[in-house]
Amino acid sequence: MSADIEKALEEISRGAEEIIPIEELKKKLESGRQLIIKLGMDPTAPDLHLGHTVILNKLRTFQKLGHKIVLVIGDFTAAIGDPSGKNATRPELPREQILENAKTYAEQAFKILDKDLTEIRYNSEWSDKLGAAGTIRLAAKLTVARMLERDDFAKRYQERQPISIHEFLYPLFQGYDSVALKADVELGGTDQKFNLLMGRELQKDQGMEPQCVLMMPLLVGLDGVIKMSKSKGNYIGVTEQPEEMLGKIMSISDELMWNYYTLLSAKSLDEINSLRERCRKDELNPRDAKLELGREIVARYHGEDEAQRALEGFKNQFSAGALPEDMPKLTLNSRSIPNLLKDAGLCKSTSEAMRLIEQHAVKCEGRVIASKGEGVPAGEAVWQVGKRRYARITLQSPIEAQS
RNA sequence: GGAGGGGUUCCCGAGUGGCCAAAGGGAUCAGACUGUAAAUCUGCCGGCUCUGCCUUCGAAGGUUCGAAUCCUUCCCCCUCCA
Repeated sequence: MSADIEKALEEISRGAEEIIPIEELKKKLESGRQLIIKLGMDPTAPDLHLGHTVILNKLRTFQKLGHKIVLVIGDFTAAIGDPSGKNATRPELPREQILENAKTYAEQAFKILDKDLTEIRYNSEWSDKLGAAGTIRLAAKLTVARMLERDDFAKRYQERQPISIHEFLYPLFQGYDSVALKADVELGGTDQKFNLLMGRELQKDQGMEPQCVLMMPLLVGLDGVIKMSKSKGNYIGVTEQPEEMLGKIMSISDELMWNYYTLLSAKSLDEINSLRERCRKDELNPRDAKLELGREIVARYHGEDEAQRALEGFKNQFSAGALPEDMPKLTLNSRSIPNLLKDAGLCKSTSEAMRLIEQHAVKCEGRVIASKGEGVPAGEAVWQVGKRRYARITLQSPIEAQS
Protein backbone atom coordinates (compact mmCIF):
# COMPACT_ATOMS: atom_id res chain seq x y z
CA MET A 1 0.00 0.00 0.00
CA SER A 2 1.38 3.37 -0.94
CA ALA A 3 2.09 6.08 1.56
CA ASP A 4 -0.64 8.26 0.13
CA ILE A 5 -3.29 5.63 0.61
CA GLU A 6 -2.00 4.97 4.09
CA LYS A 7 -2.32 8.63 4.93
CA ALA A 8 -5.74 8.92 3.39
CA LEU A 9 -6.97 5.96 5.34
CA GLU A 10 -5.62 7.39 8.55
CA GLU A 11 -7.40 10.64 7.88
CA ILE A 12 -10.63 8.84 7.10
CA SER A 13 -10.51 6.62 10.17
CA ARG A 14 -9.90 9.48 12.54
CA GLY A 15 -12.64 9.72 15.15
CA ALA A 16 -14.67 7.06 13.37
CA GLU A 17 -16.49 4.64 15.59
CA GLU A 18 -16.39 1.77 13.15
CA ILE A 19 -15.55 1.06 9.51
CA ILE A 20 -16.99 -2.08 7.94
CA PRO A 21 -15.00 -3.64 6.41
CA ILE A 22 -11.81 -1.66 6.48
CA GLU A 23 -10.02 -3.96 3.98
CA GLU A 24 -12.61 -3.29 1.33
CA LEU A 25 -12.29 0.43 1.87
CA LYS A 26 -8.55 0.09 1.42
CA LYS A 27 -9.09 -1.71 -1.86
CA LYS A 28 -11.52 0.91 -3.07
CA LEU A 29 -9.05 3.66 -2.27
CA GLU A 30 -6.27 1.77 -4.00
CA SER A 31 -8.31 1.39 -7.16
CA GLY A 32 -7.63 5.06 -7.79
CA ARG A 33 -11.09 5.79 -9.10
CA GLN A 34 -13.36 8.51 -7.79
CA LEU A 35 -15.53 6.97 -5.11
CA ILE A 36 -19.16 7.79 -4.56
CA ILE A 37 -19.67 8.76 -0.95
CA LYS A 38 -23.24 8.79 0.22
CA LEU A 39 -24.83 10.51 3.14
CA GLY A 40 -28.53 10.24 3.73
CA MET A 41 -30.36 13.10 5.36
CA ASP A 42 -33.70 12.85 6.99
CA PRO A 43 -35.12 16.32 6.44
CA THR A 44 -36.88 16.64 9.76
CA ALA A 45 -34.66 19.17 11.52
CA PRO A 46 -33.76 22.06 9.26
CA ASP A 47 -31.16 23.72 11.43
CA LEU A 48 -27.75 22.20 11.33
CA HIS A 49 -25.83 22.03 14.57
CA LEU A 50 -22.38 20.83 15.53
CA GLY A 51 -23.70 17.30 15.96
CA HIS A 52 -24.39 17.09 12.24
CA THR A 53 -21.02 18.54 11.38
CA VAL A 54 -19.17 15.56 12.78
CA ILE A 55 -20.24 13.62 9.73
CA LEU A 56 -20.06 16.57 7.35
CA ASN A 57 -16.47 17.11 8.35
CA LYS A 58 -15.79 13.52 7.49
CA LEU A 59 -17.42 14.03 4.09
CA ARG A 60 -15.18 17.02 3.61
CA THR A 61 -12.22 14.74 4.19
CA PHE A 62 -13.38 12.52 1.35
CA GLN A 63 -13.99 15.56 -0.78
CA LYS A 64 -10.44 16.77 -0.22
CA LEU A 65 -9.24 13.37 -1.37
CA GLY A 66 -11.09 13.94 -4.62
CA HIS A 67 -14.11 11.72 -4.13
CA LYS A 68 -17.65 12.52 -5.04
CA ILE A 69 -20.14 13.35 -2.33
CA VAL A 70 -23.82 12.62 -2.80
CA LEU A 71 -26.24 14.01 -0.28
CA VAL A 72 -29.44 12.07 -0.40
CA ILE A 73 -32.38 14.04 0.84
CA GLY A 74 -34.83 11.49 2.12
CA ASP A 75 -37.97 13.15 0.88
CA PHE A 76 -39.50 9.76 0.15
CA THR A 77 -38.38 8.04 3.32
CA ALA A 78 -39.32 11.04 5.43
CA ALA A 79 -42.89 9.95 4.91
CA ILE A 80 -41.96 6.90 6.95
CA GLY A 81 -39.76 8.49 9.55
CA ASP A 82 -36.55 6.75 10.54
CA PRO A 83 -37.30 4.46 13.45
CA SER A 84 -33.61 4.27 14.40
CA GLY A 85 -33.03 4.84 18.07
CA LYS A 86 -36.62 5.79 18.57
CA ASN A 87 -38.94 4.21 21.02
CA ALA A 88 -41.97 5.50 19.23
CA THR A 89 -43.37 5.81 15.75
CA ARG A 90 -42.45 9.07 14.13
CA PRO A 91 -45.00 11.56 12.93
CA GLU A 92 -45.35 12.03 9.19
CA LEU A 93 -44.24 15.32 7.67
CA PRO A 94 -46.12 17.33 5.10
CA ARG A 95 -44.45 17.42 1.69
CA GLU A 96 -43.85 21.19 1.54
CA GLN A 97 -42.24 21.08 4.96
CA ILE A 98 -39.89 18.34 3.79
CA LEU A 99 -38.72 20.31 0.78
CA GLU A 100 -38.35 23.47 2.79
CA ASN A 101 -36.28 21.64 5.40
CA ALA A 102 -34.14 20.02 2.75
CA LYS A 103 -33.33 23.38 1.21
CA THR A 104 -32.26 24.89 4.50
CA TYR A 105 -30.30 21.75 5.25
CA ALA A 106 -28.34 21.91 2.03
CA GLU A 107 -27.60 25.59 2.39
CA GLN A 108 -26.11 25.03 5.79
CA ALA A 109 -24.20 21.95 4.77
CA PHE A 110 -22.35 24.07 2.25
CA LYS A 111 -20.79 25.98 5.08
CA ILE A 112 -18.62 22.91 5.34
CA LEU A 113 -18.80 21.16 2.01
CA ASP A 114 -17.62 22.40 -1.33
CA LYS A 115 -20.77 23.05 -3.28
CA ASP A 116 -19.19 22.34 -6.64
CA LEU A 117 -18.06 18.89 -5.60
CA THR A 118 -21.34 17.88 -4.03
CA GLU A 119 -24.36 16.37 -5.66
CA ILE A 120 -27.78 16.57 -4.10
CA ARG A 121 -30.38 13.96 -4.89
CA TYR A 122 -33.87 13.33 -3.64
CA ASN A 123 -34.65 9.68 -3.05
CA SER A 124 -38.21 10.01 -4.31
CA GLU A 125 -36.52 10.19 -7.72
CA TRP A 126 -36.03 6.42 -7.79
CA SER A 127 -38.18 5.22 -4.91
CA ASP A 128 -41.39 6.59 -6.38
CA LYS A 129 -40.79 4.46 -9.46
CA LEU A 130 -40.68 1.27 -7.46
CA GLY A 131 -44.41 1.20 -7.03
CA ALA A 132 -46.26 -1.38 -5.02
CA ALA A 133 -44.77 -4.31 -6.95
CA GLY A 134 -41.23 -3.06 -6.51
CA THR A 135 -41.84 -2.41 -2.85
CA ILE A 136 -43.01 -5.96 -2.34
CA ARG A 137 -39.96 -7.32 -4.17
CA LEU A 138 -37.80 -5.16 -1.93
CA ALA A 139 -39.60 -6.31 1.18
CA ALA A 140 -39.00 -9.91 0.19
CA LYS A 141 -35.25 -9.41 0.71
CA LEU A 142 -35.55 -9.39 4.43
CA THR A 143 -37.11 -11.62 7.04
CA VAL A 144 -39.09 -10.52 10.05
CA ALA A 145 -36.62 -12.30 12.32
CA ARG A 146 -33.73 -10.28 10.92
CA MET A 147 -35.67 -7.10 11.30
CA LEU A 148 -36.48 -7.89 14.89
CA GLU A 149 -32.80 -8.34 15.63
CA ARG A 150 -32.53 -4.63 15.43
CA ASP A 151 -32.05 -3.24 18.87
CA ASP A 152 -34.67 -0.52 18.68
CA PHE A 153 -37.30 -2.82 17.22
CA ALA A 154 -36.43 -5.63 19.61
CA LYS A 155 -36.82 -3.30 22.52
CA ARG A 156 -40.11 -1.90 21.38
CA TYR A 157 -41.41 -5.35 20.62
CA GLN A 158 -40.39 -6.64 24.01
CA GLU A 159 -41.87 -3.66 25.79
CA ARG A 160 -45.01 -4.15 23.79
CA GLN A 161 -44.67 -0.78 22.20
CA PRO A 162 -46.31 -0.60 18.81
CA ILE A 163 -44.26 -1.00 15.64
CA SER A 164 -45.96 -0.12 12.42
CA ILE A 165 -45.34 -2.30 9.38
CA HIS A 166 -44.16 0.65 7.34
CA GLU A 167 -41.32 1.23 9.76
CA PHE A 168 -39.84 -2.06 8.63
CA LEU A 169 -39.60 -0.57 5.17
CA TYR A 170 -37.39 2.32 6.15
CA PRO A 171 -34.07 0.44 6.18
CA LEU A 172 -34.98 -1.22 2.91
CA PHE A 173 -35.60 2.04 1.13
CA GLN A 174 -32.49 3.58 2.57
CA GLY A 175 -30.57 0.55 1.36
CA TYR A 176 -32.16 0.87 -2.02
CA ASP A 177 -30.79 4.41 -2.24
CA SER A 178 -27.33 2.90 -2.20
CA VAL A 179 -28.28 0.55 -5.04
CA ALA A 180 -29.66 3.43 -7.10
CA LEU A 181 -26.57 5.54 -6.56
CA LYS A 182 -24.01 2.72 -6.74
CA ALA A 183 -22.54 4.10 -3.56
CA ASP A 184 -19.03 3.05 -2.57
CA VAL A 185 -19.12 4.34 0.95
CA GLU A 186 -21.99 5.41 3.12
CA LEU A 187 -21.57 7.50 6.24
CA GLY A 188 -23.85 7.63 9.19
CA GLY A 189 -24.15 7.74 12.94
CA THR A 190 -23.71 4.63 15.04
CA ASP A 191 -27.48 4.46 15.38
CA GLN A 192 -27.61 3.93 11.62
CA LYS A 193 -25.65 0.68 11.57
CA PHE A 194 -28.53 -1.54 10.57
CA ASN A 195 -29.71 0.80 7.84
CA LEU A 196 -26.21 1.24 6.49
CA LEU A 197 -25.57 -2.46 6.32
CA MET A 198 -28.84 -2.93 4.50
CA GLY A 199 -27.30 -1.01 1.63
CA ARG A 200 -24.55 -3.61 1.45
CA GLU A 201 -27.04 -6.47 1.42
CA LEU A 202 -29.13 -5.03 -1.35
CA GLN A 203 -26.14 -4.09 -3.48
CA LYS A 204 -24.75 -7.60 -3.17
CA ASP A 205 -28.14 -8.92 -4.10
CA GLN A 206 -27.97 -6.84 -7.26
CA GLY A 207 -24.52 -8.17 -8.04
CA MET A 208 -22.84 -4.87 -7.27
CA GLU A 209 -19.69 -4.26 -5.31
CA PRO A 210 -21.07 -3.58 -1.83
CA GLN A 211 -20.53 -0.23 -0.19
CA CYS A 212 -18.34 0.27 2.83
CA VAL A 213 -19.88 1.68 5.92
CA LEU A 214 -18.33 4.35 8.09
CA MET A 215 -19.97 5.23 11.37
CA MET A 216 -19.27 8.31 13.42
CA PRO A 217 -20.17 8.54 17.09
CA LEU A 218 -23.04 10.77 18.09
CA LEU A 219 -22.04 14.09 19.53
CA VAL A 220 -23.27 14.64 23.06
CA GLY A 221 -25.12 17.89 23.68
CA LEU A 222 -24.20 20.80 25.92
CA ASP A 223 -25.72 19.10 28.93
CA GLY A 224 -23.20 16.30 28.56
CA VAL A 225 -25.81 13.59 28.85
CA ILE A 226 -28.01 13.15 25.82
CA LYS A 227 -27.07 13.52 22.17
CA MET A 228 -27.06 16.97 20.69
CA SER A 229 -30.42 17.76 19.19
CA LYS A 230 -32.40 20.82 18.41
CA SER A 231 -35.49 19.57 20.12
CA LYS A 232 -33.59 19.14 23.36
CA GLY A 233 -32.19 22.63 23.12
CA ASN A 234 -28.69 21.39 23.97
CA TYR A 235 -27.15 22.31 20.66
CA ILE A 236 -24.82 24.80 19.01
CA GLY A 237 -26.14 25.84 15.62
CA VAL A 238 -23.67 26.46 12.81
CA THR A 239 -25.36 29.75 11.97
CA GLU A 240 -25.16 31.09 15.48
CA GLN A 241 -23.31 34.31 16.17
CA PRO A 242 -19.63 34.07 17.12
CA GLU A 243 -20.20 35.28 20.68
CA GLU A 244 -23.09 32.91 21.19
CA MET A 245 -21.12 30.00 19.80
CA LEU A 246 -18.08 30.68 21.92
CA GLY A 247 -20.23 31.17 25.00
CA LYS A 248 -21.92 27.85 24.52
CA ILE A 249 -18.67 26.01 24.02
CA MET A 250 -17.31 27.61 27.19
CA SER A 251 -20.28 26.36 29.13
CA ILE A 252 -19.63 22.67 28.45
CA SER A 253 -18.01 20.55 31.11
CA ASP A 254 -14.29 19.85 31.06
CA GLU A 255 -14.88 16.21 30.45
CA LEU A 256 -17.09 16.88 27.46
CA MET A 257 -14.51 19.25 26.08
CA TRP A 258 -12.18 16.34 25.24
CA ASN A 259 -14.95 14.56 23.45
CA TYR A 260 -15.58 17.69 21.40
CA TYR A 261 -11.90 18.02 20.68
CA THR A 262 -11.80 14.53 19.23
CA LEU A 263 -14.89 14.89 17.10
CA LEU A 264 -14.83 18.53 16.06
CA SER A 265 -11.29 19.81 16.13
CA ALA A 266 -8.95 19.67 13.17
CA LYS A 267 -5.99 19.22 15.49
CA SER A 268 -4.15 15.94 15.39
CA LEU A 269 -4.75 13.38 18.07
CA ASP A 270 -1.22 13.95 19.30
CA GLU A 271 -1.85 17.63 19.78
CA ILE A 272 -5.05 16.93 21.64
CA ASN A 273 -3.43 14.38 23.91
CA SER A 274 -0.69 16.83 24.71
CA LEU A 275 -3.23 19.50 25.70
CA ARG A 276 -4.94 16.99 27.87
CA GLU A 277 -1.76 15.95 29.56
CA ARG A 278 -0.82 19.55 30.29
CA CYS A 279 -4.21 20.14 31.89
CA ARG A 280 -3.80 17.05 33.99
CA LYS A 281 -0.42 18.29 35.23
CA ASP A 282 -1.89 21.72 36.00
CA GLU A 283 0.39 23.32 33.42
CA LEU A 284 -2.63 24.54 31.52
CA ASN A 285 -5.92 25.84 32.84
CA PRO A 286 -8.70 23.73 31.31
CA ARG A 287 -10.51 26.98 30.66
CA ASP A 288 -7.78 28.00 28.24
CA ALA A 289 -7.91 24.68 26.47
CA LYS A 290 -11.62 25.27 26.08
CA LEU A 291 -11.08 28.78 24.78
CA GLU A 292 -8.77 27.36 22.13
CA LEU A 293 -11.41 24.85 21.07
CA GLY A 294 -13.99 27.60 20.93
CA ARG A 295 -11.71 29.78 18.85
CA GLU A 296 -11.07 27.02 16.37
CA ILE A 297 -14.74 26.22 15.91
CA VAL A 298 -15.89 29.81 15.66
CA ALA A 299 -13.16 30.43 13.11
CA ARG A 300 -14.43 27.54 11.00
CA TYR A 301 -17.87 29.10 10.61
CA HIS A 302 -17.14 32.81 10.88
CA GLY A 303 -13.49 33.24 9.95
CA GLU A 304 -10.36 33.87 11.96
CA ASP A 305 -11.00 37.58 12.57
CA GLU A 306 -14.44 37.06 13.98
CA ALA A 307 -13.15 34.28 16.19
CA GLN A 308 -10.42 36.48 17.55
CA ARG A 309 -12.91 39.25 18.20
CA ALA A 310 -15.27 36.91 20.03
CA LEU A 311 -12.39 35.59 22.07
CA GLU A 312 -11.28 39.07 23.15
CA GLY A 313 -14.85 39.99 23.95
CA PHE A 314 -15.24 36.91 26.06
CA LYS A 315 -12.08 37.56 27.99
CA ASN A 316 -13.00 41.19 28.64
CA GLN A 317 -16.50 40.39 29.68
CA PHE A 318 -15.92 37.50 31.97
CA SER A 319 -12.31 37.54 33.00
CA ALA A 320 -12.08 41.32 33.34
CA GLY A 321 -15.72 41.94 34.14
CA ALA A 322 -16.26 44.43 31.35
CA LEU A 323 -19.52 44.90 29.51
CA PRO A 324 -20.09 43.07 26.26
CA GLU A 325 -19.31 45.08 23.17
CA ASP A 326 -22.55 44.93 21.36
CA MET A 327 -25.79 44.64 23.18
CA PRO A 328 -29.28 45.53 22.07
CA LYS A 329 -30.00 49.25 22.19
CA LEU A 330 -33.57 50.19 22.93
CA THR A 331 -35.66 53.23 23.65
CA LEU A 332 -38.57 52.54 25.93
CA ASN A 333 -41.17 54.16 28.00
CA SER A 334 -42.20 51.77 30.74
CA ARG A 335 -44.15 52.28 33.89
CA SER A 336 -42.17 50.07 36.25
CA ILE A 337 -38.95 48.13 36.38
CA PRO A 338 -40.62 44.75 35.77
CA ASN A 339 -42.37 46.19 32.74
CA LEU A 340 -39.16 47.71 31.52
CA LEU A 341 -37.42 44.33 31.67
CA LYS A 342 -40.25 42.63 29.90
CA ASP A 343 -40.51 45.31 27.22
CA ALA A 344 -36.78 45.07 26.63
CA GLY A 345 -37.01 41.32 26.17
CA LEU A 346 -34.71 40.66 29.11
CA CYS A 347 -37.48 38.72 30.84
CA LYS A 348 -40.36 36.70 29.47
CA SER A 349 -42.96 38.21 31.78
CA THR A 350 -43.32 40.80 34.47
CA SER A 351 -43.83 37.96 36.91
CA GLU A 352 -40.45 36.53 35.99
CA ALA A 353 -38.90 39.96 36.25
CA MET A 354 -40.24 40.37 39.75
CA ARG A 355 -38.85 37.03 40.79
CA LEU A 356 -35.46 37.83 39.38
CA ILE A 357 -35.43 41.18 41.16
CA GLU A 358 -36.15 39.42 44.42
CA GLN A 359 -33.23 37.12 43.70
CA HIS A 360 -30.90 40.08 43.15
CA ALA A 361 -30.30 39.06 39.56
CA VAL A 362 -31.12 42.46 38.05
CA LYS A 363 -28.57 45.22 37.76
CA CYS A 364 -28.74 48.73 36.40
CA GLU A 365 -25.37 50.31 35.60
CA GLY A 366 -23.77 47.61 37.70
CA ARG A 367 -25.89 48.34 40.76
CA VAL A 368 -28.21 45.62 42.06
CA ILE A 369 -31.87 46.54 42.02
CA ALA A 370 -33.17 45.78 45.48
CA SER A 371 -36.85 46.31 44.93
CA LYS A 372 -39.28 46.26 42.04
CA GLY A 373 -40.68 49.57 43.25
CA GLU A 374 -37.49 51.57 42.83
CA GLY A 375 -37.58 54.77 40.84
CA VAL A 376 -35.43 55.16 37.76
CA PRO A 377 -34.43 58.47 36.20
CA ALA A 378 -34.94 59.07 32.50
CA GLY A 379 -31.96 58.58 30.19
CA GLU A 380 -29.63 55.85 29.01
CA ALA A 381 -28.52 53.00 31.21
CA VAL A 382 -27.16 49.46 30.86
CA TRP A 383 -29.45 46.86 32.32
CA GLN A 384 -28.36 43.36 33.12
CA VAL A 385 -30.30 40.25 34.05
CA GLY A 386 -28.25 37.35 35.29
CA LYS A 387 -24.82 36.90 33.80
CA ARG A 388 -25.69 36.79 30.15
CA ARG A 389 -28.57 39.09 29.34
CA TYR A 390 -27.78 42.73 28.67
CA ALA A 391 -29.47 45.71 27.09
CA ARG A 392 -28.69 49.41 26.77
CA ILE A 393 -31.98 51.12 27.39
CA THR A 394 -32.88 54.75 26.94
CA LEU A 395 -35.77 55.60 29.17
CA GLN A 396 -37.91 58.41 27.80
CA SER A 397 -39.57 59.37 31.03
CA PRO A 398 -38.58 58.49 34.57
CA ILE A 399 -40.10 55.61 36.50
CA GLU A 400 -41.66 56.82 39.73
CA ALA A 401 -40.74 55.02 42.93
CA GLN A 402 -43.59 52.97 44.35
CA SER A 403 -44.03 51.56 47.80
C1' G B 1 -65.73 -6.07 16.20
C1' G B 2 -65.22 -7.09 21.87
C1' A B 3 -62.91 -6.08 26.86
C1' G B 4 -59.98 -2.94 29.73
C1' G B 5 -56.43 1.27 30.96
C1' G B 6 -55.34 6.38 30.27
C1' G B 7 -55.05 11.97 28.74
C1' U B 8 -52.74 17.02 35.03
C1' U B 9 -48.75 23.14 34.70
C1' C B 10 -41.65 22.33 29.99
C1' C B 11 -41.02 16.61 31.09
C1' C B 12 -42.09 12.50 34.55
C1' G B 13 -45.81 12.04 38.04
C1' A B 14 -49.30 12.68 42.72
C1' G B 15 -54.06 14.57 43.46
C1' U B 16 -60.86 11.46 42.98
C1' G B 17 -65.87 17.92 45.55
C1' G B 18 -63.54 23.12 49.22
C1' C B 19 -57.12 23.63 52.91
C1' C B 20 -55.30 23.38 44.58
C1' A B 21 -51.81 27.74 40.66
C1' A B 22 -52.26 21.93 42.06
C1' A B 23 -47.36 17.09 46.29
C1' G B 24 -42.66 14.93 44.76
C1' G B 25 -38.73 14.46 41.16
C1' G B 26 -36.23 16.26 36.69
C1' A B 27 -35.09 20.30 33.35
C1' U B 28 -34.69 25.57 32.94
C1' C B 29 -33.61 30.17 35.38
C1' A B 30 -31.31 33.08 39.34
C1' G B 31 -27.99 33.74 43.92
C1' A B 32 -23.43 31.84 46.60
C1' C B 33 -18.78 29.24 45.40
C1' U B 34 -15.80 29.14 40.57
C1' G B 35 -12.72 29.05 35.28
C1' U B 36 -19.93 31.83 32.38
C1' A B 37 -16.76 24.06 33.92
C1' A B 38 -18.39 20.16 37.09
C1' A B 39 -20.05 19.15 41.98
C1' U B 40 -22.54 21.42 46.12
C1' C B 41 -25.88 24.69 48.87
C1' U B 42 -30.08 28.28 48.41
C1' G B 43 -34.19 30.34 45.99
C1' C B 44 -37.61 30.56 42.03
C1' C B 45 -40.31 27.68 38.78
C1' G B 46 -48.79 30.21 34.67
C1' G B 47 -50.00 35.47 33.74
C1' C B 48 -51.27 40.57 35.25
C1' U B 49 -52.31 47.13 36.29
C1' C B 50 -49.31 41.62 42.11
C1' U B 51 -50.96 41.94 49.94
C1' G B 52 -55.47 41.31 45.04
C1' C B 53 -57.20 39.66 40.33
C1' C B 54 -57.28 36.52 35.82
C1' U B 55 -56.35 31.92 32.98
C1' U B 56 -54.86 26.55 33.44
C1' C B 57 -55.64 19.91 34.88
C1' G B 58 -57.69 16.44 26.41
C1' A B 59 -62.57 19.48 24.26
C1' A B 60 -67.53 21.20 24.90
C1' G B 61 -71.71 21.29 27.93
C1' G B 62 -74.10 20.16 32.84
C1' U B 63 -74.77 19.30 38.44
C1' U B 64 -73.11 22.29 42.79
C1' C B 65 -72.61 27.94 47.04
C1' G B 66 -67.91 25.61 45.16
C1' A B 67 -65.14 20.88 40.15
C1' A B 68 -58.56 18.76 38.03
C1' U B 69 -61.92 15.84 41.03
C1' C B 70 -69.22 14.12 39.93
C1' C B 71 -72.58 13.55 35.21
C1' U B 72 -73.25 13.79 29.57
C1' U B 73 -71.30 13.99 24.73
C1' C B 74 -67.02 14.27 21.76
C1' C B 75 -61.59 13.90 20.47
C1' C B 76 -56.96 11.41 21.18
C1' C B 77 -53.49 7.52 23.11
C1' C B 78 -52.37 2.56 24.91
C1' U B 79 -53.05 -2.86 26.19
C1' C B 80 -55.41 -7.55 25.58
C1' C B 81 -58.84 -10.82 22.66
C1' A B 82 -60.46 -11.54 17.41
